[in-house]
Amino acid sequence: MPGEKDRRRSIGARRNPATEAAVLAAAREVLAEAGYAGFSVDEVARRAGAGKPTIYRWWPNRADLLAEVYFADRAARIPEPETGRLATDLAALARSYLGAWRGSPAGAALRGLLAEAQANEAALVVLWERFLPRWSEPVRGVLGEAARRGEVEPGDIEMLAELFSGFLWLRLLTGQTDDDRAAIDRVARLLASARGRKV
Amino acid sequence: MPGEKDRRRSIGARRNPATEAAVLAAAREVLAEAGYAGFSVDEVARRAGAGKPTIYRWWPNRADLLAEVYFADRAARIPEPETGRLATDLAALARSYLGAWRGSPAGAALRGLLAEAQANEAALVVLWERFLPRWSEPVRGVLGEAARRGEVEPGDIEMLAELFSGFLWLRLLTGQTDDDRAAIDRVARLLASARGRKV
DNA sequence: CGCTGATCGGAACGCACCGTTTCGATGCTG
DNA sequence: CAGCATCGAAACGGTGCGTTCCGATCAGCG
Repeated sequence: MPGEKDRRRSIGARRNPATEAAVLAAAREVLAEAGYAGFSVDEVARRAGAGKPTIYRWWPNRADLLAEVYFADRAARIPEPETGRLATDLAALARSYLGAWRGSPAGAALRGLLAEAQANEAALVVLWERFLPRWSEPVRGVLGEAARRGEVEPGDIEMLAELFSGFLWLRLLTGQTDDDRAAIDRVARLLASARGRKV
Repeated sequence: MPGEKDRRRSIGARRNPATEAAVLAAAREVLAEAGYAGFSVDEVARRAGAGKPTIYRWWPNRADLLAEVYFADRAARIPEPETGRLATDLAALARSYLGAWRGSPAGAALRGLLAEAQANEAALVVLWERFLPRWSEPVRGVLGEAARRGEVEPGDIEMLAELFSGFLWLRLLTGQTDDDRAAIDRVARLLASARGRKV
């Protein structure tokens, strides 16, 4: 009876792209419906109609999978604002991040990735090597532009990026991803006016 | 043979303070030796010579236990610096927090508390109601003093506290609790010079 | 004085998940 | 055509969660 739903199987001695897509889609679904609390490899495998060994073959850590889900999400691709003023750029950037976290599984994925990194050494490595550099690109981009305009001391870029990232993460981790424009604008102005040179 | 180690038991219809102390001490030990990765209620119960139901009776969540361990730690009681200059106060405060996290189980406890809050609704409530207000007291104290001296706009206190906390937490969560004086000083000067008033 | 009732440690429960192993079937690749 | 990496399924041992039962303990109350 060939009317039955086709089961995905091996396509030979190479990775099956359909399986890869199904796993990522399933992971995304689980995060969207149940958040990180409902995220488990078993559940993802069930939904994807995939075997657990298949998942572990390609994503050795849960953190690996979470990081890939994060960036696979279109909403998580943050546009780099260019208004010519640091305060407004930072505010727009913050609203983009928080909005993406609110409206897509990316927020749950990052919450999970950070949680994972607190108990799992390998997850911390993923966070450092795979996630952080790519994630913070827009932040460093905006600050770099501001430095070229002279709005920011080049030596301040790194710590400003850390302060900005810390603010966003704190909001995410404490469940405050709402669009709090007053707070965001104030933080953006604070950072744009800050100077770290020794006096 | 009364030479055997006395087993703790019920002392009647009231909480046994010896049990409470033994559980907190055991939790502290586990965190110190194995970090949050090795932290489990079963293990704490084993070490404390206590029953799991006893632990769950008094600490309904793992988060409850972690929060209490955090504050029970002497090292986690951060002195409030008073040098009369915001930048130096913030720097001293940051070094106190990071030093406490580095040298005591408090850091592991907070990492666990934050991780827990990402998957557990009840833990998020503990974080908000039990942990955050008490934890951020020194931060708000230093900023409040600075406001009274006129170094800080009162309307900026809240967001400066969030930026400062976010920075510390980011460092903790990414495993950077080392005493990076250059970075800490620069962050302190950045925050002390920031102004959020609308222009 | 004796009863009530909350507490204690211990043991075991059902459930869920982790990460791994084994299996037979599949179909490129050389 | 034969070798071999891949696939899904099933099951494994181990661990932890949060709960339930048990018998023993003893302060507080009538």
